[in-house]
Amino acid sequence: MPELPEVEIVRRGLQQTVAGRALRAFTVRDPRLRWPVDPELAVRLAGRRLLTVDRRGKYLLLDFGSGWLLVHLGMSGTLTFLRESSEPRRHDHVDLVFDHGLLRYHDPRRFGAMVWHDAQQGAVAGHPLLAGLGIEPFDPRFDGRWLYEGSRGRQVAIKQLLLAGGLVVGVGNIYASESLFRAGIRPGTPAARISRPRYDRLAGAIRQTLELAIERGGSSLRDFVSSEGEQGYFQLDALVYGRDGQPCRVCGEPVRLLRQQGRSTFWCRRCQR
DNA sequence: AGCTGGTCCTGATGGC
DNA sequence: TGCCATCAGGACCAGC
Repeated sequence: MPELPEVEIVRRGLQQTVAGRALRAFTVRDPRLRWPVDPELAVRLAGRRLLTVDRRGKYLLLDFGSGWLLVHLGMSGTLTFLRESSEPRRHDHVDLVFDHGLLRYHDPRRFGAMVWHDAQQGAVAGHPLLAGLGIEPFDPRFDGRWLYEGSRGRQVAIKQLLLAGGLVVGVGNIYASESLFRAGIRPGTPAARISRPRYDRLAGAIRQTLELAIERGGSSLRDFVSSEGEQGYFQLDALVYGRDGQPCRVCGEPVRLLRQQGRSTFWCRRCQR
C-alpha cells in the first residue's frame, strides 16, 4: 500500500533510471486496472522520450512532451526496472520498454491506474484526477493556518478530513494515525473544533512523519518494491499504527483501535486529547 | 471466509 | 425548485 513517501521514492528511482530515455514500446498485457488501459497508448507513446517524472499526491506524472502518463499504484501496484526482459508473471499488466531495460507494472489488486493526459488538453494539473487534490504537504503554503482555515465548518472527524485529500494530499491511513498521535490530537475530533495552535502541531507532525519516511526510503507494510527492483520493505517504525492492544511507546497505555468509516485508526487515549 | 484499503462514484441530506 | 457543499457508503480486487 504505497503512501506518498513510497511514491516519492519510486519517482526518484524512475527519474534516475528512465528519465531522458526514449520509449521503444508500450506493451499492454492486461489492460484491466481501475480503468482499462487505453490500447492506443502503444501507438501514441512508441518512440517518445520520457522527459521527466514528477509526482502529484500519489500520482506519478511521466512527462512525454506530448502529454503525461499518469500512474497510480493503488494498493498493490509496483514498478520494477528489469535490465532484460523475463517471462511475465501473473498480474504483470504493462511494460514500458526502453533500450537499456524495461519498466514492468505489476498490480494484483488492480486498484492502480494508468491514464493519459494529452498536452493539447492543457496542463496536467487540470486533469480531473488531479484538479481536486489538496496541496502538497511540502508546499510552503501548507501549515497550521492552512489546516485551520480549511477545516472551518467541517463537522467530519479530523482523521477522515486528512484522508479525504482535499486539504492536503499524501496522508494515507498509516500516516494519518501516526501524525495525529504525534500531534496529540484524537482522531475522532470534529475538524472544526480543533484550535489553531493544535493545527500548527498537526501540520508539523504530518510533514515530519512524511519526511522521516522518505528519508528511510519509504515505509510500507507490504507490496512495495522500488523502481530498481530491490525490495523496498522498510518496515514502518510505527508509534501506533497496527499496535492495538500493545503499550503506547510514550505512556504505556494500551493502543486503541477505532473504526472510522470502515477504516482502522490507531490511537492512544492518554497521549491524544 | 473474512478482512484489508486508496480513491472514485453515487446518492442522501441540508442550507440558502 | 435548484444548486452546491458536505458526508456516508459502495464498489473495485486478490492475498493472506
